Amino acid sequence: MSVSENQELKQVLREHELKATNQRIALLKLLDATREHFDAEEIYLELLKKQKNVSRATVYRSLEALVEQDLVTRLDFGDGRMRFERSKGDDEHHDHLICEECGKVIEFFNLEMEAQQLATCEEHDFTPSVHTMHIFGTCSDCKKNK
Amino acid sequence: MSVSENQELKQVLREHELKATNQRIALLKLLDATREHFDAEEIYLELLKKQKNVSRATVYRSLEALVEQDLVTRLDFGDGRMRFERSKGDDEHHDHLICEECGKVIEFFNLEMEAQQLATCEEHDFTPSVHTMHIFGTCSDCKKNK
DNA sequence: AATCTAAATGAGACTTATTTGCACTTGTGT
DNA sequence: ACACAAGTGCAAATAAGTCTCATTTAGATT
Repeated sequence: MSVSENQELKQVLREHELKATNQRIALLKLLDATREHFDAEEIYLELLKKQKNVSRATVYRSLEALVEQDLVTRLDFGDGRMRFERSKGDDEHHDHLICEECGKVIEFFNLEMEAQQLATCEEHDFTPSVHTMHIFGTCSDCKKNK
Repeated sequence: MSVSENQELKQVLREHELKATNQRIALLKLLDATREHFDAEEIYLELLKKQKNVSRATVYRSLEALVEQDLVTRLDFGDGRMRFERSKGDDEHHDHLICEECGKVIEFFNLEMEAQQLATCEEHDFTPSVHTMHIFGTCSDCKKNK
């Protein structure tokens, strides 16, 4: 099954005119497996751990290429480094609640909010590509522990 | 009038338990004057231009203190550096449309969107402090020039 | 007005995240 | 199997922001 997953990822990469290198396959596999919000360094270390040979430069360059092809999404939680997650389809789009105490990130989706965003764009004759909505604050767990 | 503006800013700083130094006054005055979204380096260079003696360290430290006191707001447009603007009252809160072609930033406010944000927070028992809503895309001017 | 002291500043070294130059390697079309 | 552009690794280079420490200053105190 891991073999066929590899084949699948190779296919995906080729469809996006990217060479299907071991490094890129491993990177995508990692993001697929965990669905977490990794930063570049974490991805680098994880791949090293899995005995994959990669360099930081390759991680950064691969992420750039994958983001460009919209296979990976870049997230900015405002703490000075970028995070990445495997891109979700439109139907899986979500925004983020970010706890300032514990750093936890809660994903949410609100249809009405999305509708208002489109309405706002139309008002300004603005054609949207992507958006980010981050709400910072305190999560319920952290409120309890006080 | 500039004199009384200085006095006013001194007053504001003192009310927030911050020493009213020339550097801080000049910084606030700059942000008040332009209402632009400066980054730290731009602020530093502007102040130098105006013959004010400042160091980068002071710009960063002052901004930190002013943000803490909510006199200045930190903006993150996801391009790897922070911007700052003079804080607006709750009634002046706004979000941003950011043009990926020309970098222009359009401010907007949408009451329904704000309401949905609060609703979402309640759903998750999450207490919000601040939020950022950034919509990236192409502005009307840039669409014309194509 | 002179004095005091904690807070603030300047200069530059340092850190962290990311990018780049370049020689070497590897997918992939032929 | 071959050729070559695309991709990679390494180390050096940037970029943004932070930190240290000696010096200065705002504002309280006499």
